[in-house]
Formats: sequence, C-alpha cells, structure tokens
Amino acid sequence: MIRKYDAVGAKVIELIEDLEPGAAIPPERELCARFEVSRMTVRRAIDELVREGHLDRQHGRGTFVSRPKIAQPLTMTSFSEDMRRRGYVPGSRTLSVRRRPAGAQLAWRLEISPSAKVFEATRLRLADEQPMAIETLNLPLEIVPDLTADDLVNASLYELLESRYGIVLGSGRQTIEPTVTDETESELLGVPLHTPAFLFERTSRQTDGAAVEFVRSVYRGDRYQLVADLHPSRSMTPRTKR
Amino acid sequence: MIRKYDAVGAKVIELIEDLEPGAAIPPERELCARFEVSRMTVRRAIDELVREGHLDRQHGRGTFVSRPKIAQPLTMTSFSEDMRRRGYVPGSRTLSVRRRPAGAQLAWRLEISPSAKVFEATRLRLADEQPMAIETLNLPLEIVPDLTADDLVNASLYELLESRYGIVLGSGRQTIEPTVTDETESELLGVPLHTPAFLFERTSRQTDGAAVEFVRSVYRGDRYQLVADLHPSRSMTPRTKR
DNA sequence: AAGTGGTCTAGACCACGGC
DNA sequence: CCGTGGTCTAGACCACTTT
Repeated sequence: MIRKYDAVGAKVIELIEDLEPGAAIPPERELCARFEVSRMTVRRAIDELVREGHLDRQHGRGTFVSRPKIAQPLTMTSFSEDMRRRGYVPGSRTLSVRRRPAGAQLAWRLEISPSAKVFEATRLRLADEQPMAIETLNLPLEIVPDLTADDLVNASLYELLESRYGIVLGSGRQTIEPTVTDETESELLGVPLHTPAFLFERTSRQTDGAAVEFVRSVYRGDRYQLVADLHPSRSMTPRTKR
Repeated sequence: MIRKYDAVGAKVIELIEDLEPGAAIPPERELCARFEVSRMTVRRAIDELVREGHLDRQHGRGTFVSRPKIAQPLTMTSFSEDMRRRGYVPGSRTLSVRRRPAGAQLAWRLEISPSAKVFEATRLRLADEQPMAIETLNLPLEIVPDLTADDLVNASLYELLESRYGIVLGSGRQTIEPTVTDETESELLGVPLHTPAFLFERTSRQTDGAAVEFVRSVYRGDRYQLVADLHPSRSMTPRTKR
C-alpha cells in the first residue's frame, strides 16, 4: 500500500532541499491543489516532517524550513547525519574488520546462535578530522554474507543494507550509560585516561522485528553532549482509589 | 480555547486508569458516540496517547493499555514519575534550601538580572530508599515568592506551581553529559570517588516562553541508564545536484 | 481584510485479525 | 464474515499574523 501522505511527504522533502533554512514552503492549500490531495493528507505529511525536525509551523504565518537544530538526538540517525546536524564534517577510519563466532553475549543481543558467525567492524569516528567516538558494529554474517571492509568506507551502511540486501530498518532500542575511557580508548580518542564518556549500545531491527545490528559506541564526553527538547507529558495523575 | 481532542484525551486517560495494562479500550467508533465527536477527533486524541506511551494500537485488533515501558526517558517528567515508571519507589531528602542572588551563570540560565533573587533547593533523590541522584533546583524568587522548604516535602513541585502560582510548564531543554562524581557527590550518593555519572541540566519554560526553573542533577551511572526506543527518521538523502 | 495554520465534521473505503 | 484500526475526502469554521 502506497500511502498518499508518504508520497506527499517525499515531494515536500524535495521542495525543502531546494530551499534555504528559514524559507517558507507553499501554503497547505496550495500543496493540496498541486498534489491533488485533501488538506488532511497534506497536514498529515507536514505533521511528520515537523516531528522529524525538517519544518517549523507558525500559526498564522506559514511553515518554514527548519534551521539546523542542535537537539533531536534520539531519533535513529547515522553518525554522519548526526554530525552534520551538529555542524561538523563527519569522517571515519576503520580500525579492524573481522568475521567471528558471535559468542554468548552478542548472540543474546542479536538473537542468533552463539556459534553463528558475525561481521564485526571497529571504526574511529571523526568530526572535523578530530576523533569523536569509537564504534563497534556487529551484524549476523548470514544476512550480510559478502560485506567487506571496503563497503564501509564510502557508502552509508544503512543505504547499503537497503540497496544490496533489501534490509530496511524499522525500529531500535538504545541504552546510554556514563563511563570513563580506558587506556585503549583514551589513546584512540586522544584524551586523558578516565575521561568521562558516553557508552551507547544499540540494537536495530528490521520491520519484521529481526535483529540486524548491534552497535557499541564510546563517545567523548568533552566534545559530545546530548540535547533534548522536552514537552510536557500528560500527567496520568495518581488519584485516590474510589 | 478548549480543544476537543484534549478533552477526549483526558476522558480516555480516565478510562485507562480503571483498566489493567493489556486491556482493550472501547473501539474508536464507540468513543465517537460516547463523547459525541467525530472519529478524526477521537483518533487525534488516541494518537497523542500512543505517542506518550499510554496506549498501543494493533491494526485489526484494537487499542490496548500499554504495559509499563522501560524506555521513554526524554519526555518532561518529574523524578518521581520517572522512578515509578522504572519500578522504584521514589523518595527525597532535602539537603539545603536558601534564597540568594542569582549571580552571573544562573542569571543567564533563567534570563533574569544577576542581582535578582532565586529560590535554591538541593535534594538527595532516592529510589527504593537508596540514593539515586542529587538535584539542585533554582527558581526566580519573583515568581515563587512564598515557596518554602516544607512545600517540597509532600507535593510535586510542578503541581504546586500550577495550583498555587498558576504556572504551567510548556517546554524545556535538557542537556546530558557524562561526568564523574566528586568527593561530596560520592559521599552523598554512597559510591566510590570518580564513579561515572550523568549530569543533567534542564531549563523549563512557561507556555509563554518565560524561564521558570533551572535544574542541575547528578545521577549515579551504576544505577541509572537511559533507554530510548528509536524510530527511523526520513533520510533526507543527499542527491547529486541537477 | 486577507491569508495562514489549527480544529472539526460526517462521511467513505481499505487493510488486517479473528471467528 | 464482521469488527477493528488506517487512510482519505471536501468541506466548514476558528485563531493568529500581517497588511
């Protein structure tokens, strides 16, 4: 099923790409006419783009292309996209690539047999040429049988998963803990031993729920900070039982 | 302006509170009839409750009360609500309360004059009786002139702000950094010196944009972890220019 | 006053799950 | 098959901003 609001959303994204941040997009009623859909459908499409941070609505004024936000950390984006949004030029240096049996821990994370092989790659991630994070990727070899180190150099892994293997990521869960760098990490990141850092662990899944990747990243705490825009949650006020 | 979908949402929340997690709520069309609104309005209300994590939709089956989620950390909730969602009994011990001039840093955070007075309270936050975090609250004294230490003991600060001062929080921005505990923090939290920890800094604003509070919290990294459910963001794929 | 986004209606038909 | 949520329409009126 092709949802019209997805199609409209994609067309609006095209419009946005030719506009400067802060520029207004055409009024909703004009988009209705242009795309031959109802206003509800246009609004639904724009709603999503607003939630994703591409557009800002202003009641009575119009809808505008967002200026790049500092915030918006916890949507499922790639390192590169995250860095670009923060105003850095992303880079990457592959430290090691190997194929190995998953082992107990990783098997649990990827929901495969401990003896099943995984593709493992460790990369130093750069922002403006400076080390920002160390990232270790793990994917079941079964789903990416011919993935090589070279594949990681140029293309986005996620685009590659989609184009070569037909794998589309649908959801993920990420945990974040504070930690300090150990000797190896300190050296690679160029920071003193025991510098505060973030430890991210993420499992990404296909739309059907199958685990695709487990990523463990250590981010320098002196250069990387999470920023979240908060909105009040409905309070679900506990009341005295009747 | 009273928005109907807010009213409907509140009524659905009432329904939910009398149901067990996993139970189905009435079908959308029945809610339309019961509340005398259109289906769009009911859906809009339910949409928000789903986003907030109270309900789960299942196409073709129904809409169900969510089982408590571990995740969903970065919505604007109070410490107590956050702890309850994580399955702990929240507690609090007030360490100090004072009124003092804001000073340069805090003045900048709260957007007031450096000489303006602020209400400052430092609390040890407990989960199941064990220390979890140290939290320092700052509010401009001008907007909470008669706030006392006792006020913090029983009621939720946010409920108090609303009921006594008519202040409703509308938005906020929180930054999160990794850090390690210093001597004082280690002692209060009962952890070794230089234990990894989260540093949260939050500025909350009224719906009109005026800053209401600046909160600085240090959370034990050995007991507290952030969990986020991720959803793919539209990729905004960079294309070759035409 | 004109133009924008925000809310709402009363329908329609489709897709999915279970009987 | 039926009942559920998912999408979509063609309008209406309201609230806000700008002229």
